[in-house]
Amino acid sequence: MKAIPEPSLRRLPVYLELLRELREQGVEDISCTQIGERTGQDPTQIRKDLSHAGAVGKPRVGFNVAETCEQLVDFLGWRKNVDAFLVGAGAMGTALLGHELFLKQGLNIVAAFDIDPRKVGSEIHGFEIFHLDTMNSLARRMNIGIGIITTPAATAQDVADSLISCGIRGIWNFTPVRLQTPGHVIAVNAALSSSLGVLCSRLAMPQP
Amino acid sequence: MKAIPEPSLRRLPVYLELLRELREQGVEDISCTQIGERTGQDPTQIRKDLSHAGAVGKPRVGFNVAETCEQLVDFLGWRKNVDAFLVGAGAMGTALLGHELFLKQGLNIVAAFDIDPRKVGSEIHGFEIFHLDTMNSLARRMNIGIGIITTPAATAQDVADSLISCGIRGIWNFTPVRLQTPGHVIAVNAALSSSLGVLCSRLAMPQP
DNA sequence: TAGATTGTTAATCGATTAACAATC
DNA sequence: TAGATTGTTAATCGATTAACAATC
Repeated sequence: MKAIPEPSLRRLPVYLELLRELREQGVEDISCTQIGERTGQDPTQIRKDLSHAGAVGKPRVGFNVAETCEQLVDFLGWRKNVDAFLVGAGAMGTALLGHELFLKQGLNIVAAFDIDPRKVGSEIHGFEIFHLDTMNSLARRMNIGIGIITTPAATAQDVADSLISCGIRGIWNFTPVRLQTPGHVIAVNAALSSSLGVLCSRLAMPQP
Repeated sequence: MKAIPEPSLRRLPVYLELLRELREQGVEDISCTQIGERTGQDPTQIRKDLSHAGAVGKPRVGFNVAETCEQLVDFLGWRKNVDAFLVGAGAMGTALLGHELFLKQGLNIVAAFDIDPRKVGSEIHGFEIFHLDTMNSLARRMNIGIGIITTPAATAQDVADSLISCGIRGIWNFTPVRLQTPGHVIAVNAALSSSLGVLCSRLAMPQP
């Protein structure tokens, strides 16, 4: 089986969001054409994306909404929530701690860290903020899969190194830095500045 | 001149971040090979990306750091900050209000809105939260270019419609919904769930 | 000058789109 | 059955990579 192309992978959460909504509305089946109307994607592409993810439809009927949801949740690795540490309790870190939506997206933040003495010991959205120095010993008793970096860019690589020594296997990086990681650790950038760049540069372009 | 490919456009903010850092360190020139070492991109691709953005280098010397920064800032439309309204003062909205980094990225949030009576009238990171109903009349006296949507997914389209009637030209959408907009309004998704999906599904894959 | 690096043209690779047979 | 929709194979399109001449 060929690996799924990354653009394809990035579209799956969009389909899943729609399908979950339809499921709540009690819709049983949906065709790719209809998904396309609601997500702005080409129906053929949707069919290919879903097929990459292992979803199967029925000719003349379409895709079963509930089944396809389950299949996408599995494929995205969102079935069992992965425990995560968050480092950097600034504005962005605070937001993520309060973003209960991640529970639907495979992520379970279990602890947050900072080095600012004004933050350490305080509580944000129900999470106590620990000092970064205590991270390693805390990690020992847990099974932490993902590290989330919401520190200033300058310290991102150091934080990544600490997280890796804690045994995490994936990093979700909110800084614009490209992190150096060993081969077994996967780093993905949230790339907020990239999407903001796309928006601003399009606005700055002479209107077509 | 051919339009810049979107993947290329998304990489520019990454280069800019690095170049700004180098400029602070007093570095005068840098070659694409060196940029590649620091960002993980192929040097040839960097050369092409920079050329798309209108940056020019000198053979045997490389690209002037300061000049290239300025060129990228211009190309990305980050020279003059665009005034923005933010709708939805939940966890994510609160984060963005506190994320002073956007001032370096062309964005100037001028007001924030919500409908929750517990939030309206309060102050978050120095921004007073207004009721959504007052948005239209406030917009009249201002020149708002961008609307940021950090509401629950279910209300995203309604909010988008309101923002459009305020005369904004671009939407930065933090919900997983695909927004319907008229042709002259550009909508870009921050797509947090997409990057989280990429990370989780890679973690779930059998290790290569 | 010699040599490193750019800028650009051509070749490759991969993703998207189109076409169509299979099937419920 | 007839017809809508899937699944898949082939064709197209566009982005990435390689090759190399231009140039400081």
